[in-house]
Amino acid sequence: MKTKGKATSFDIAHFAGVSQSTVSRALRNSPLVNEETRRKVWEVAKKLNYKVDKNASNLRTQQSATLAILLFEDPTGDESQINPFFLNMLGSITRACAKEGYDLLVSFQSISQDWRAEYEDSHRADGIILLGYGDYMDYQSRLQNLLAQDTKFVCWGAKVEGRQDLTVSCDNYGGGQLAAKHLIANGRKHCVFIGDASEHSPEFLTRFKGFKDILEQHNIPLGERNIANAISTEDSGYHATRSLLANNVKFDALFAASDLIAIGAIKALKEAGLKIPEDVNVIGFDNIAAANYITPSLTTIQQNTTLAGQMLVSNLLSLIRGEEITDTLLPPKLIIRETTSK
Amino acid sequence: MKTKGKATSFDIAHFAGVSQSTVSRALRNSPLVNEETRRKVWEVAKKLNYKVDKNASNLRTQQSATLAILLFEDPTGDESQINPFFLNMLGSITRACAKEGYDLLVSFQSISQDWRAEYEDSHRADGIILLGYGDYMDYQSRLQNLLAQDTKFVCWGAKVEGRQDLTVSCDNYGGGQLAAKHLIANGRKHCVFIGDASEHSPEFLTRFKGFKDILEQHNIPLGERNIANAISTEDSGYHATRSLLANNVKFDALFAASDLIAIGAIKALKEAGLKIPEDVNVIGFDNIAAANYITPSLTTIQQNTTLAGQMLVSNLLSLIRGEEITDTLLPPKLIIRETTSK
DNA sequence: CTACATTATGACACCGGTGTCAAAGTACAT
DNA sequence: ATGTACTTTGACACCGGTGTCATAATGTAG
Repeated sequence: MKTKGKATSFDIAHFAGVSQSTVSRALRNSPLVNEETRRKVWEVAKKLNYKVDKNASNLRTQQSATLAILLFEDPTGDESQINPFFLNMLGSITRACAKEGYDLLVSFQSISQDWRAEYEDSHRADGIILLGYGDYMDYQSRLQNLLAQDTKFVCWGAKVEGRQDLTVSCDNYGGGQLAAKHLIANGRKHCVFIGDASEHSPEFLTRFKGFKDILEQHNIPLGERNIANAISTEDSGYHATRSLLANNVKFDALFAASDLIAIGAIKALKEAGLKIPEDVNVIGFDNIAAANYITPSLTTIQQNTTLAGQMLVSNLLSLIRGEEITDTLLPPKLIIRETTSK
Repeated sequence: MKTKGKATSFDIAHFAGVSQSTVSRALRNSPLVNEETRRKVWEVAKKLNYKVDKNASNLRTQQSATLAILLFEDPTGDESQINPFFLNMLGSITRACAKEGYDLLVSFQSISQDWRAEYEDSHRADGIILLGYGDYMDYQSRLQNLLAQDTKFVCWGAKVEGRQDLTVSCDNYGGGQLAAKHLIANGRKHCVFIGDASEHSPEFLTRFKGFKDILEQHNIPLGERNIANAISTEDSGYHATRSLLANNVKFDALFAASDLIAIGAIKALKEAGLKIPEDVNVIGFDNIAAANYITPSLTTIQQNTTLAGQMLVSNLLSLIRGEEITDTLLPPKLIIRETTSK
């Protein structure tokens, strides 16, 4: 009993002595087929190592039990590593998909380049998850295309006014507030923010706003001089912090827009001979693994990536099923560690 | 100019006033079609937001420009996180695929459960990458299935005698040797190994063998009492180390089969009041990000995940093209940090 | 014994592309 | 005008399944 190349349902039909239609039904456990026939078919199928051809099946049924994720390269040109936060997200989305019985198609996109995969994948996947800090300016027109096609998709990240897409994100504003409240409770009076507080990084901007608003309620101003621009890398955080120090900006608390930035900042502060947390409190954002291992361990605002992955997947599936859904805002959580306490 | 649902090549044909065959040719820039016709077709296609249906196209051509990765859950039942080393591998494989113009289909598999995706994906992907510590015992029969189907696949991990599959792996034996040599150079006399040194974890076993062989060449025995079993988690490393200490095993050097184990070990050693590196040298394996951030920072044997990802992908592609290829052994690298030096 | 469900199966169109082949159209040489 | 070559196009089978419909086989009520 052999076939040239991979076995097809016709091969099974031949060896089982039934029609191809019956094979198809039997393998999907249709109630229409006789118990004995079913057993026979399964037996032959197993013997031939048969598996349905998903291409054929998807083509016919017009659905794929697959979700696609478009992962946008973060701004740094660094070839080696993906931002650990997104890597975690990728991991949790993978898990969430598996749990729902869906496969995941990963496409890696350079932000600048043409979205090769965008709706190109629209037939291979039932829906798309967009993940990455984006220069969201640029997204706009492309998202329009997706919407026009009525492709099902959800975005991770800050909600931007006027955009019609469905998002799942951390409550970045609330996270910024948490950070500010904690620092104020610690009696800190002079704060700095490190990160890109512009509309190019909606997440960072929102964190900044929450942070700033609480500080101002407590009469702690956050002026131009107290903000240092940085992208989400350790290096960038290091240099931003050094430039603050070089400019003689006085501060006893530092809020970094991400943990990577915070880690770079800690390095710069240590080098400058400053004691953490005594001289300077430091808070990051994300709660990546390294935050727990660094010395002193980093107080941070946790984004629950496990939950985020689950919500992205479940919202997308709801959308595909045609259910009404709304944006999801996940609660951030303050994780207190050594950079803000003894 | 509109279509109900997604546009097909027939829609284009209709609006462009040519046959569907010509549309298909024009869109793939076949030299057989007239320049003017081609332009016309492309124009209509763009206007209709048309994209080829990959299912149909793959079905016909029997190839997909897609690779699949089967990621096996690591032994721990921990729901939350994927082992950071594998997450890195996933990241680098994603990047490598993108570079080669391939998409990546990620399937998450629980080792115990039926490989749902196994060769089921064989039609959706041109080849498969198997990634995970496996209970390789169990693999055996399944790999046979893959081989029988002449599915193209490569495995990450230790080569096991008698297995016919193609592997890419780190030179675990050499890595174990590096660790031993370094400890000996540091004047250490009493070593312990933490990890599963059985054929259930071929990688760990190989690391152990390299380690042990060098030690024995220098007349440093490594007996039963100096080995503590552990799976690759921080927790497991912590408890294994505590049990060594509880058993009054004397040692001045500790080689952990993975960084996660090493991190757990460091915690246990610190708690016991031991000084690192003075009282005990510690070496891990993998060089995950945390190794650099922990205090004292962890000396480790680096596995080059970037290169590993590239090799897995390029070997698989070679295999698909029918080229002769052999197993690949990647050189490990000793990264010296504070746990073995001042 | 006829009438009418009920169950199990096969024949066949279809999903949306790709590849092959025949044929129409044009060019140029004889 | 005839023959040969080349370019461009359309018709059609095909990839491997799924869904619909017709039909055969069996049961069973009247």
